[in-house]
Amino acid sequence: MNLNERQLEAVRYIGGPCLVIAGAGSGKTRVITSKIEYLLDTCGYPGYSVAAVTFTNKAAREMKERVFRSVSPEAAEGLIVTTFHSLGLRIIRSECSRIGLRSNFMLFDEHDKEILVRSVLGELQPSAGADDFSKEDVERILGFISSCKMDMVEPEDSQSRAEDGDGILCSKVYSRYASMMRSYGALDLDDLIYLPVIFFRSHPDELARWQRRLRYILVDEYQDTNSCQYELLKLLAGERQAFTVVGDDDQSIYSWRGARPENIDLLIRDFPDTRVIKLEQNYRSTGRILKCANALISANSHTFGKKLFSAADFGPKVNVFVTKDDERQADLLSSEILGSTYMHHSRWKDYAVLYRSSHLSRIIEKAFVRNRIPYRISGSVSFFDRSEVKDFLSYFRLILNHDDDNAFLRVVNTPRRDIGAATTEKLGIFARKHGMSMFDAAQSALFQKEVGANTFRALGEFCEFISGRTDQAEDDARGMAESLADDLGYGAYLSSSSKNEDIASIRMRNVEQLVSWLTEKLDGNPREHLEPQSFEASVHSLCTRDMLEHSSLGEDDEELDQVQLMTLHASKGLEFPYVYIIGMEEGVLPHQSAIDEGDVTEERRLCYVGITRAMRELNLMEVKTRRGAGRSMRRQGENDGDGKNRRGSPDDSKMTESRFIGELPSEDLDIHNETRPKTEDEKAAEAKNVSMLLKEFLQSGG
DNA sequence: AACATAACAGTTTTT
DNA sequence: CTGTTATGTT
Repeated sequence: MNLNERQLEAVRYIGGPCLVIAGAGSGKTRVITSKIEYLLDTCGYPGYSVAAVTFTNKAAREMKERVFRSVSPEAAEGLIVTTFHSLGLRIIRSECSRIGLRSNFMLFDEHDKEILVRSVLGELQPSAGADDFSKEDVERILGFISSCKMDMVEPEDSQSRAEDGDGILCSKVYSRYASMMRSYGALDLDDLIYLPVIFFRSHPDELARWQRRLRYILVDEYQDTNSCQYELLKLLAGERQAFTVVGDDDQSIYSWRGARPENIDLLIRDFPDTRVIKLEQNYRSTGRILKCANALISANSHTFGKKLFSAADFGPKVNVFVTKDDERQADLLSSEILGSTYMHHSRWKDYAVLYRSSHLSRIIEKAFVRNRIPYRISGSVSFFDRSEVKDFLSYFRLILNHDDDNAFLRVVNTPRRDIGAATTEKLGIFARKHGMSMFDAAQSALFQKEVGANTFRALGEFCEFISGRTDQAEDDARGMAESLADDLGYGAYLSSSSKNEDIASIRMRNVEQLVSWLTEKLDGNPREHLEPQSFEASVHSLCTRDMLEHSSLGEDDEELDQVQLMTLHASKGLEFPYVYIIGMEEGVLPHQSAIDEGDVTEERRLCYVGITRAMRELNLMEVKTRRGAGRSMRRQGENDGDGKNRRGSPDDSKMTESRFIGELPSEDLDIHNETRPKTEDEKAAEAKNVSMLLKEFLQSGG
């Protein structure tokens, strides 16, 4: 199966912990899939005794596909190939009674969490109004809570992290947040890892059961593990220490999410017997691209020095395109890709446009539409993040469980029922005081005097509506789900709230898709061996597993011939013949926040990831001016002499070239600067290109 | 007290 | 483009 010596060693070594330092393009996914195959076919491990863990759903899906292509379904029976979070969910699902969690627990998304934190804040500081806390405040607190969980810090111990008054508040909110979550029977994403660790630490017998089941564990993208995930790995691996982790410290780009690249060093300290195997032969890129990548990354410090080499051609120079602004950049990008497809007879999907932040794709998109270039943006809004989907999930949740205050808050006034913020505020206070749910509070006679008659009537009608659906769901969940949109007048609500009727119908389709998803669970699907499930179980799996695993929709049309637009983060693990990295400017590629923090090493790795995606050709693009970028570093009077620039001159900031371009060997760069008059040589080269294009075009019989 | 309308600003990366 | 904020209206 064509593995090189190092790769083979990594596959065959199962005697103890194994750390594979795998440079970009060195075939690490192949090592993992081959190793699974080896364990199953050659070593006779039963499928259910092996788990391969990745970080993204995409990677998990890809790996599953590859493994099932080469291993028989019987041998792979029970094999686990999922994300860390899904594995955690699986553990929690099977242990929930022992964890002390209701079996119908729900996953809270960002929005749910925000609502909860706001309510906790209101409780902790009754004097302050709900609006005293901005979105940033809430996000900062949520960030604190999240990083605590990722570092295995329990609420009681989180005060030590709090240096100032703000931290003390965070810690207090964390405590209350945790107990509220518990009483709701709700989990956040961090809990999916955190809870199993806590559970296993205090239940050695249950841990032993899992250890007996999982005889071998493989972890991809190990450099992205956070402390909590590493802890889970250590616990599951136990005495046997039978695991392989594959990672690349130079591709650690998720430290903002708690990832600890130091876990690579920690592993060697914790498991001194670890066999370390380095994969340095790159099978992806040209020699020149690797030379640039190596040059760039050498500016960072390393514990495991490694130098990628390639047997491929040295390849063409790296192009650097300098344009006046991003609109011009988008046009140039379009024409470059158009020209290149003619020149190389390549397909759209051979091209990738990568960028630091997602909003940079907008201008490119517009240009691609103008120029009829088919494209696909990955990492756009996920299905479960759409407001109409969340509305319906909340309806289902509330119909299932009247005590679900978050669901209540989300839908009590959607569609409009004349129940606003003031009323829900009062409801919250009243419910807390009497220790009841908001749903019950809304119907309580005592609450009647708190609000006006109209409002109370609206609340009553709402609760009655929900109760009616609950009754209906008892014997006809399918019918209830299918008529819910009509009964709510949701279509009319969508038409009035979306500007465009087309958008309204797209949203309605999303709702219909969600409903049909639910009904398929209710009815079961013999073709896919799905047993019919209760309403409760169906909603539960929609709000946990499906939410987690169907994160980004539209990734199924992967095989369409389209130019790929994505963030640098999303590009990790992928490869493309032709890569364009746009926005190569200070403040954009080393992102401003990183510059402010005084540490751009992760940004450099991000750039490294982008560069190493390229197989044949790499193009970098930078602009001279950008609107509203960076902090108001506006300098008047520095506009070019030709009078007024049409596009708001005073607010355009001058951009400087990304330092990362300067870190590349200049002899490997081919600079195309539109903002400078062209030299005769450049003109000649361009003319040559045009004539080549023409020739190609004529030859292709056009 | 809730809503409609307009005006506005600002967008790091994601399970 | 979308979610948030300020204003006037019912």
